Amino acid sequence: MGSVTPIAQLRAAVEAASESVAGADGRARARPTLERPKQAGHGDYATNAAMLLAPVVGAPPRDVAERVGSELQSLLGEAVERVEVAGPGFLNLFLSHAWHTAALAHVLEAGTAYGGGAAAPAQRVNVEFVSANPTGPMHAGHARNAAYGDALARILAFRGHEVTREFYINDHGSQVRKFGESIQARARGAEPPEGGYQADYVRELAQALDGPADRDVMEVADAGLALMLERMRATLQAFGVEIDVWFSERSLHDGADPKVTQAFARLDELGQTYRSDGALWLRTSAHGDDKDRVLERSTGEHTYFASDLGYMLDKRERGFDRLLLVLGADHHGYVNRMRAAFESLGGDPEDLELLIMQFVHLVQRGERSSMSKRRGEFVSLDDLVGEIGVDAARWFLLQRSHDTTVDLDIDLAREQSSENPVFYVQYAHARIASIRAKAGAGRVEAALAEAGAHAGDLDPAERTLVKKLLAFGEEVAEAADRRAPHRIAAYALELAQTYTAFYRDCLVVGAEGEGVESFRLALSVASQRTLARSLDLLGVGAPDSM
RNA sequence: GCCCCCGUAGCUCAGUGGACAGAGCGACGGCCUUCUAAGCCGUUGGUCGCAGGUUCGAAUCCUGCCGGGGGCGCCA
Repeated sequence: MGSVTPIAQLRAAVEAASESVAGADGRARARPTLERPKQAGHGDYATNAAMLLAPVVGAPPRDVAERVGSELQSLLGEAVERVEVAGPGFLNLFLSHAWHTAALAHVLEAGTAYGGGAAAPAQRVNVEFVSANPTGPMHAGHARNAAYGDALARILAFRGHEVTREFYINDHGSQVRKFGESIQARARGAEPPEGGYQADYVRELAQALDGPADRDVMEVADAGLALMLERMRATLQAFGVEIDVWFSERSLHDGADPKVTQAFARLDELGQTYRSDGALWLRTSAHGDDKDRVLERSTGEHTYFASDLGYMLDKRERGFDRLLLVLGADHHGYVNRMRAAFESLGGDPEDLELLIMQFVHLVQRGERSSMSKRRGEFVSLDDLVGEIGVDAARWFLLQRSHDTTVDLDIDLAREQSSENPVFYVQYAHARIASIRAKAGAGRVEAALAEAGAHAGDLDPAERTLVKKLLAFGEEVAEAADRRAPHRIAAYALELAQTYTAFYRDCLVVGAEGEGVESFRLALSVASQRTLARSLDLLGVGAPDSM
């Protein structure tokens, strides 16, 4: 069971009541909301259906509300205690004891799958993220990109989509040679060449590699890239990120019939390219870009953009329904040309989503430091994790919307107290584990079987907690559909607060009254599972003890 | 000049048409014979940048302006 959620049932009832008052046509024209009112006196749920139907029916909103309300009352039967008309025509639903206990039973029956698996239609989604340049270490900006891309992938997968996590390796082009030259120069005790890589890690690479002073430059470059990539893989893994496909840019240029060449041929067929000044241009301006872009220089060399075309062609041929690209803030100038590139290859603009991450500022002792490489102040992803741990790093990077800049307070993130939100949420989870241990596994199992037997009046904290648990499915849907993992973080914090209020007001183990202890144990188990799932979707741990 | 993001409480930010705008931090004041005090409660605090418009209803949608950040190579 569990296919129809208690919320979905309420929605269906609102739809049916609307139809019976305004007809099928009227119902179709209104899309009523069903929301949890902020104010307690406004019931468990409220709908604006009557206000939307009023102009269709041609009657005052409150009159329509009376009619819809009485329909709702008879449709919902014993699930509802009363329906009130309020304000300009809101309908406030006050739900019964039976509805609340049945709702908890629904949550429990769904088990650990609760809240997921409902995407319609399910899509094959490619999420490309991080794609850090392998010629340098990853910094805190990449950490945000990694945390976001990974959490998004987790959420989309939980929602029921088929997800591939992909990392694009920039292992082609003149920068690779420069990288090799820089390592070699350091190995020989010299300065890197003009435009080369100056930073300390290059010196360290020169020592770690086998005899770079005397080998071929490209061999040195490749060995350097391989080592850097291996380190990135390890860093990401430690950060909780597993990449499914490591895609080499160079591979797009290799072989008898390189993908880039195939892309050129395809674009030519579609009439998207032309020759001018000896170069091959793509008509990106025909698809919203400021100007056309070069694919092949007059020298015969391919531009970086040529690789992008080959890469997109490859992704399209792999059959994804959606391509998501998680890009750093410094790449937003590429959005238009990437879109244009995708459309040039015949893609539907809706199937490519470019998600731009805004910057991260680290704040320590009230001082803000930037991630700017230019100023040489950037903190590596490894440093950040070493400083505050994976859980805090991921939480703090994920709790804000991706399109707003983040101030990451290092001191707060390290705080092992309730002032630190990630700690607070984990603590609530651990607290439930402690309660379960006190009750004993056998007692908990029995409680789950008789969760609906609560015979007394429900405490307001119990009612509130049931409704907070019910909201999880919609939160997951919103987080997935709007590419917004931060909603899960906000939800997790609210659920932890709601559980904590329940814990304060309602004794669990040893509670008096028929079925009360069982109900509260079951409610605790459902809360624990949902907290654990929320944290997992963010890639944050859910410890049983702290 | 053109383009993108942002402007909501002292600070960092939620809130993509509904009822008195929310959270965390900060500040101030309380709470340990009680399932984790690594905790809990309360108080404080806002012309939702500004001006128009659409709507029964706007932080939310539209237009203009102001302020902050970023991007605009036949580099990768």
